[in-house]
Amino acid sequence: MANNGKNTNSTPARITMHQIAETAGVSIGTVSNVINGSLSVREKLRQRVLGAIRNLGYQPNQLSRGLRLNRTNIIGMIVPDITNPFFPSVVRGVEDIAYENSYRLILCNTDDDPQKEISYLNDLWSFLPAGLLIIPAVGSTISSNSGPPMVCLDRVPEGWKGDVVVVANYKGAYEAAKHIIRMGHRRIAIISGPLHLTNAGDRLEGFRRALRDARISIDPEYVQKGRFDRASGYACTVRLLRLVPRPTAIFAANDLMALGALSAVREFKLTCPDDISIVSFDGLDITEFSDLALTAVYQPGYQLGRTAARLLLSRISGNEEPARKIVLATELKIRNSVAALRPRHQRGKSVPRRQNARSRKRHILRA
Amino acid sequence: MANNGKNTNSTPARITMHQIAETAGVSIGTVSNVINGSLSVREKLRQRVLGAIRNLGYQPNQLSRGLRLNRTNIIGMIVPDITNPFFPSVVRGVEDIAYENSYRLILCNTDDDPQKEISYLNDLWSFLPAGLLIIPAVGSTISSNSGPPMVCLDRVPEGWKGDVVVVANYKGAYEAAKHIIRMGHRRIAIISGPLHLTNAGDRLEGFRRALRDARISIDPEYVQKGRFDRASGYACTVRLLRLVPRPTAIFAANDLMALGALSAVREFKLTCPDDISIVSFDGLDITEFSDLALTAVYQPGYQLGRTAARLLLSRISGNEEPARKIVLATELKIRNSVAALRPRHQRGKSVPRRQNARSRKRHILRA
DNA sequence: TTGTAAGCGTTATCAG
DNA sequence: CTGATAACGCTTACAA
Repeated sequence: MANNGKNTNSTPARITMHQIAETAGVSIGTVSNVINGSLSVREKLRQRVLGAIRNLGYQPNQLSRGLRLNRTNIIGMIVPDITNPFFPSVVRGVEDIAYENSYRLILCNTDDDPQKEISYLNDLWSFLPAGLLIIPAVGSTISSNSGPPMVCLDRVPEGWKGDVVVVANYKGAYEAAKHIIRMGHRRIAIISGPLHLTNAGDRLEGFRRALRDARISIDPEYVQKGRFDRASGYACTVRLLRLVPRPTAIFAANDLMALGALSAVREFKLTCPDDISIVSFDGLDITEFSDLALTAVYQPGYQLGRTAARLLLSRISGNEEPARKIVLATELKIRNSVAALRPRHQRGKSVPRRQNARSRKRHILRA
Repeated sequence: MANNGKNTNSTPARITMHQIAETAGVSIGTVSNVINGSLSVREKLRQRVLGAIRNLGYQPNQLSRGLRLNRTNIIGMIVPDITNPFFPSVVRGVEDIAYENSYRLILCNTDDDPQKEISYLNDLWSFLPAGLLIIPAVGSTISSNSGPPMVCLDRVPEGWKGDVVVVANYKGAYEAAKHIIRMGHRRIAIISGPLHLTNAGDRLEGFRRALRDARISIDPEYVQKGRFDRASGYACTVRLLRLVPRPTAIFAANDLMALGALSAVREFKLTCPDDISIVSFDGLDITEFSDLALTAVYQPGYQLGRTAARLLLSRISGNEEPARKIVLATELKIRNSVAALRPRHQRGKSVPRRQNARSRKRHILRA
């Protein structure tokens, strides 16, 4: 009765161990032993079983297997939004490692909604996953409780005690700011991410530190808080460009916000880097192919995924070490969104310069 | 023995229906009936059961459920490479629909390798998925056999008889070419995708047709075959730029190749759109924020995912109509990578013009 | 309306 | 070394 609609879709009788056992003329237990190598089996029988498996194209049912073992070969992965261009490479890194070790990935998007995160977490549990990989949502409240091993990536939820893999946000931002300073800028603004996110916080701190080390003070208005998306990058930049004096350089805490900043700059009829320099964080390869290639702190997303997946797998296979925090190095990639600035009193001194084709043209024009 | 390493990770005794039954003082069958509404249950008992479920935080085990029903709430999704920036929005569209209907997504990357595709297909089967959503690999040999419902997206494998959701590749390319022609170009080249891919083939055909309709002949050398990635876009463009006469406009069959084309153009010390116009296909939002926003045929990736997921769900719930082919409309988004071209004999006539800030500057300079 | 029990496909224990 | 069998957690037919 409740069955009527279902016959339609039921897979047409998959091959089971029983059929393998039957065609190989052995018992079902023996088949299992052959497959899992749990007990040794006489070579002759082994071959018969293997043959039957090949002939019938048998694939063990992962559900019954998982049910029995109380654990599947599924890795649950939770990301804020696969549509954010930084995450796909992370996911890909995870998937590659998972695949090599014959784990499969269930992917969930939380939209940075802690509610949705919890809900996903719960129903991932009901698949008895081997482990969980989580890029926490903005206000995430997860904790490592009991349950399958979990590793957090990219961001660290408040109060999180478990394993973590992140990039060197503080140091990366520090280098970025130092580069801007070295290029002669003094009026330097930052568009940070949401500060409840550890990575956003660390980037802001690294930035501040570099300015402090160079004895440059920061006008509080030069610190704008964005949300890691284009719209907020745009809005923050509009506010910055209206300031007097206007900053000569902006550090955007991710590429999406830098792209938004670029739109604002264009809308103000200014050009980057001639009128305003921009350095961003992420270094998505897509930002290097536009006419104006962004100078950026590159973070190795794919490696981030691989590393986290490896750590998780080691936990899955019983690694009981205390929780680790792995920090991946970033790299400042100098392209052409930063121009050298020569303050009046320094004219004539040699200062490193970087220009793109266009700014060169304009200088010729002025000459 | 084989157990020693496993206790480590076993989830600490999840709550089961038995415990719910026990604490609610009913039988296990009744609990099931409450949860699934399969049989009506006296209100008082119902409340007791619901209470117990809430209190203990019970989540039904999806494995045993799936095992029993011979079908899970998993949707398997196979994509060539989540790292290709067109796919994340498709995946996201799928995931949103799946989530709303309480299905979960297992994601697999084939790297356009038909081998890997088959292997994934097989082991997705062993999870008894409710359905499969597939963006076929380049040489895909899949067929709709028996098994759970399958829907193909974006590309149609050769000989595929099942459901399909694609965008209007032919028409989109036709419009793109028409736009280029309308802007006065006659020497128009195309960088196509791999032609075993239906979408690549259709785009090429649409392009050819537009030129034929305008009585413009195509130098065979103006037709370059890329692989939908940046590197091939770059290589094809290098070949095109060396041609004499050089094309004045290029239609790139996707954004990634257009980005590669842009690099090549820059390397030849040419500028787009002044020296060469470019139109591409995809319209990823990331291409509109660079200084040079790409004029492109926008394809609705997110909608593609949603539509395919909806179709799949309808199949899952028993829709037995003959296989459908759904074609989603594209939209030409005119930005500023195409300049109007005035052939000598037309100087003085009015021709629609589009320029970006830079080309305007250069004209001032010349004046 | 409710309880009981069979069975989904595995793995693992225990006899033989 | 091999075969029979219990158990994993759930749904559902059937009996009460």
